[in-house]
Amino acid sequence: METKARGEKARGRELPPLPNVERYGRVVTRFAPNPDCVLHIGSARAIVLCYEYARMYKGKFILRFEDTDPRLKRSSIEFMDLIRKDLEWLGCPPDEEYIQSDRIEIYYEYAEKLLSEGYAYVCTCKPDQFHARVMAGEPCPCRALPPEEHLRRWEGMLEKVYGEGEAVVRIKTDLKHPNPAVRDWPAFRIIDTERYPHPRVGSKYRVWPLYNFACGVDDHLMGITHIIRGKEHLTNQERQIYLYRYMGWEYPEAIHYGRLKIVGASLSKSKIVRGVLEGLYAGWDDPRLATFLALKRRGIRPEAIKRLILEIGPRPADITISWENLYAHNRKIIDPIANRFFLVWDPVRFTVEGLSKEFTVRVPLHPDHPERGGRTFHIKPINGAATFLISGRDAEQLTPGMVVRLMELFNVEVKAINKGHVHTVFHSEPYSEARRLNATLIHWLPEDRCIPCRVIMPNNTAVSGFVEESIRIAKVDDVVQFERFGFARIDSIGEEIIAYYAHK
RNA sequence: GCUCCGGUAGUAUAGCCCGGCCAAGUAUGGCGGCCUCUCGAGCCGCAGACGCGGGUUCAAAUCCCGCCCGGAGCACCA
Repeated sequence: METKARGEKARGRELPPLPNVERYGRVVTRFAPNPDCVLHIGSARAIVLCYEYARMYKGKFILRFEDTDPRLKRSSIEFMDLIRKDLEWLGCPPDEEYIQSDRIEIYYEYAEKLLSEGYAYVCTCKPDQFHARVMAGEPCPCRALPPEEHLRRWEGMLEKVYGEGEAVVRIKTDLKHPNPAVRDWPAFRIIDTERYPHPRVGSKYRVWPLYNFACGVDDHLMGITHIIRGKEHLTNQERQIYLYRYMGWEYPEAIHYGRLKIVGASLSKSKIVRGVLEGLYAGWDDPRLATFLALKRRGIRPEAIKRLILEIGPRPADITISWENLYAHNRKIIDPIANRFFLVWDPVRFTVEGLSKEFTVRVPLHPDHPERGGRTFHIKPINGAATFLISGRDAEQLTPGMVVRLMELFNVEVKAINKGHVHTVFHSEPYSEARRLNATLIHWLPEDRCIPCRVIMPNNTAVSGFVEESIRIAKVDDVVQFERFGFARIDSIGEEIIAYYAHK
């Protein structure tokens, strides 16, 4: 019992079993994004669940780009590349990849089959007229026409007899279906690709499949056994089931998880894209965003996201996760590896007098791993005095007469605070004395041995200050802990150190 | 409005299908203490939840009905 609890804690929660796995030879899952934005934490649920389930059953995980809308939800090659990198970073690389714009002719084949068998028809009604009829549960005039006529109209769609919006292929369903949304849904429409060329195939095709058709056909053709997607697709399943019935296919198992939100972040792809394009955000990795690129830049490890998603699981309830949920997982991962450094922000000068010798102290890079080595500070007083920098927040707490300890160094008594310059006098050296006096512990930097540093916070504001010279042993991408400040990822090292704040 | 899906502590999750061992477990966050030369980590403890109302039953978080609340879909988007 106890060991089980411990094991779960270390490895994370186990996913509930997938339904009816024994009915399929091999579990196949897929992640099917429209490449019209980079990926964000909201996509993580689909990705991690699909990937982990595939792995759990030694199955296959497919990446399928659904780029079938050259006009409204334009995809781009840039996003396809970014998405591949996102998946790689997340640790969920696909076993196979497909792009729907390569498969248009496959969809045409099935369209023609359905048309000739009377399961689909080409509708030339005006959208509002069709809508009125369908709401009333009545067929439109096109529906009862013979298959030959529909095949001819289909040719017309392909051959530019019809213009954009003048004809659409519909799949016959049940005109009395309680949910009007599933009645005779559209499967293909015409897009003027001369005006709106597709980023990959240009104006090669003018008849494009809609989501339910392309997705439905592909899920079957690719042998998807378990569809894991958001429950906004619940009615799409109802629609696609008609297609499967006509084709004699068996609909895969489908799991619909609830909507995921994270407090304070917009997961709307269109808002993210617009914000970046308009310059509201610095880029796809702007720290205010919840994109994988932003999380990566802030030092959030992909494993933390994975654990969070595994913990959340596939249940259908809508949830709003708190950033703390993510941070807690991340902290467990980075705390043992992050080296410690002193960062002094909003610096205030701090002079100590009455020093009768030089001091050399070695502070461990990690308090729990002394074997990792330390950082060395030399304090060489001039005329018995030395000047340090401490954080403004700490300086504010000081009052004359107080004894404070400069961590790992010595204890001083505050004498005066003039114009933001703290004057103190040496009190004693041993740590035990600080404890006895219950002195506050503050961190510090020798004034003449420090490097300018800027920490970009999650709200994109910057905290400025100085960091100790030994930060130079850190490399870009390292996650460090600025003591009494928080964890941050080193973003660049130059005249100034730039870091991105992760969390406390 | 119509159709569908949900509702367990601040957040997340277990339990619900197969009623009792659930006066509801876990994680995180909060609070307190211990430890520690970080406001980190670790350890110990405390507080904190079954949306509401009926019903069935010896027994309901679990089954039934009604209500309330939240979300999604209702595109020639995905």
